[in-house]
Amino acid sequence: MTTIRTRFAPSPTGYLHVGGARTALFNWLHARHTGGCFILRIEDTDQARSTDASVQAIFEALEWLGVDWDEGPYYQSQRLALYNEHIERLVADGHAYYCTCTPEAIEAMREKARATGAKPRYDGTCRDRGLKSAPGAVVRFRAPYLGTTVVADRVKGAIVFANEELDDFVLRRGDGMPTYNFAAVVDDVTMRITTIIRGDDHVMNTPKQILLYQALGHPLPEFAHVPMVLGHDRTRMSKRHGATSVTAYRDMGLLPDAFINFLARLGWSHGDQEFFTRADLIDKFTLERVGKSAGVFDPVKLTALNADHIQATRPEYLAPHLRPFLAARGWDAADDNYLHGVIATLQPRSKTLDEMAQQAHFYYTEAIELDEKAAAKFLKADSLPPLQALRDQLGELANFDEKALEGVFVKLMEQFELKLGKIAQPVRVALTGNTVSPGIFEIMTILGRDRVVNRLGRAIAYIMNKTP
RNA sequence: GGUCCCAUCGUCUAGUGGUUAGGACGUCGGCCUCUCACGCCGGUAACCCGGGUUCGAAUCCCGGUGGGAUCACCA
Repeated sequence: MTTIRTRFAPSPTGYLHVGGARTALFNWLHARHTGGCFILRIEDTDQARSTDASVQAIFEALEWLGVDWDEGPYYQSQRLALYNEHIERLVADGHAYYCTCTPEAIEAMREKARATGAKPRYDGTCRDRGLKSAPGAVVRFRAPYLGTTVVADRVKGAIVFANEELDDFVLRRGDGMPTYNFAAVVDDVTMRITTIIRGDDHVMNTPKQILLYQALGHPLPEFAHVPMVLGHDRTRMSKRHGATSVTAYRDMGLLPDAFINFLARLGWSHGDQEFFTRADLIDKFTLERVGKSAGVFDPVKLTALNADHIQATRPEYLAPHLRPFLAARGWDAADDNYLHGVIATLQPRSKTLDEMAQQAHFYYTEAIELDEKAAAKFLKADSLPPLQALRDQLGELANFDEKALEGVFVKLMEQFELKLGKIAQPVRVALTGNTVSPGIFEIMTILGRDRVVNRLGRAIAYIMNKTP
């Protein structure tokens, strides 16, 4: 049994977008699931559009996703000699030929064809001229006029193409660079790729590539064309649909595992299961379960899934992911124990890490900013006695833990004949500056006695100051 | 326009001839409760249309319609 070899072959002409990430993920999952090999290849034959910054951006995004490769990265720009060898073979075998038609001439014949309602294709002017290599000459493939080429797709089934739809496409440009279809085939052949998993938008290229495999005398790999990722209006995702770059989601506070889970579930399913850990995905992913129809990228569902992952992840694993968001706000989260406590209280109420950091403000800011409405409603004269009593009793507490705190509050409730809510809200405002927060006993134990007493004192002063 | 692909709640999907068409997100109620969440309970909402095949079609076939992809010396 031959081992599975898959590859992700992005062109470095921008950041890694959501669709590309999913293609990478499916290739990676298929390799990991089968114990195969995942290869990264950079398709940088377009001199004008490829940039090193894009290459770095792709690495960065893949690293964040945790999609690691076993071989590569290979760069097509460094494999020119290899392509040229294959070109020469093809020309020698009669499968390809030199062509000196100018781009203008090609455009003219296309124009003419369109005018008469015919297919805009190369008319074969140089096909049988037996031209030799010349500066600026391109190399074209001698495509068959007759017959059909069928793609046996792992997800779409058999797709039949009439060869007359194809024309003598260019294999090597005038500047000596190979074109995509040619370079991809040579690479997939030499890298011994067994399974080509890629976006739906490549199906039309597949018959051309199959013809090349045949001309080169190589057996075909398996093809699996996965459906596209659409924007909310069901068209191909683009900037106007919101964030499309993978790193944008990292910066929004998504967990890589949640993002991967979401991407996988978009177009792939395993019964009714929605939540998958990374190991789950590797264990359960199969090409057979990939759907045929395109799916809309729904950021709301992504966020909901992220919330699930945040809840399911232990604080110590969340901490490193959260730290950058805390740091961005200028907060020092060096104390691990403290941070883990903070995270535990925020986990059930944060959909993203950014949200979590935002909600952590009172844990890391001593100068609490009182919300005007909250203060007006709860820091009033009538809440002064319980607050004072609470502050005094906290000082005498032997163990500053949730259980003891609860006891203090129960006593306070009896003493002042108040429901817990009547006492808790003023305390909450005193401690956090707002009316919304995790439970007050949790908050108090994490904050610790000193900070709590301090903030209580400030709230008391605030009330006394306001009401003469 | 040619070629190719696709079609189940608003969205992601389960479903492979017989189901009250299931789950999730969203949304709407309710419960829980120290606030907000979480959680729990319940409601809402779908088989694109038309023909066949069959005792019986969301499921199979054909035709429409709709959407998408692609038609380069880009990848």
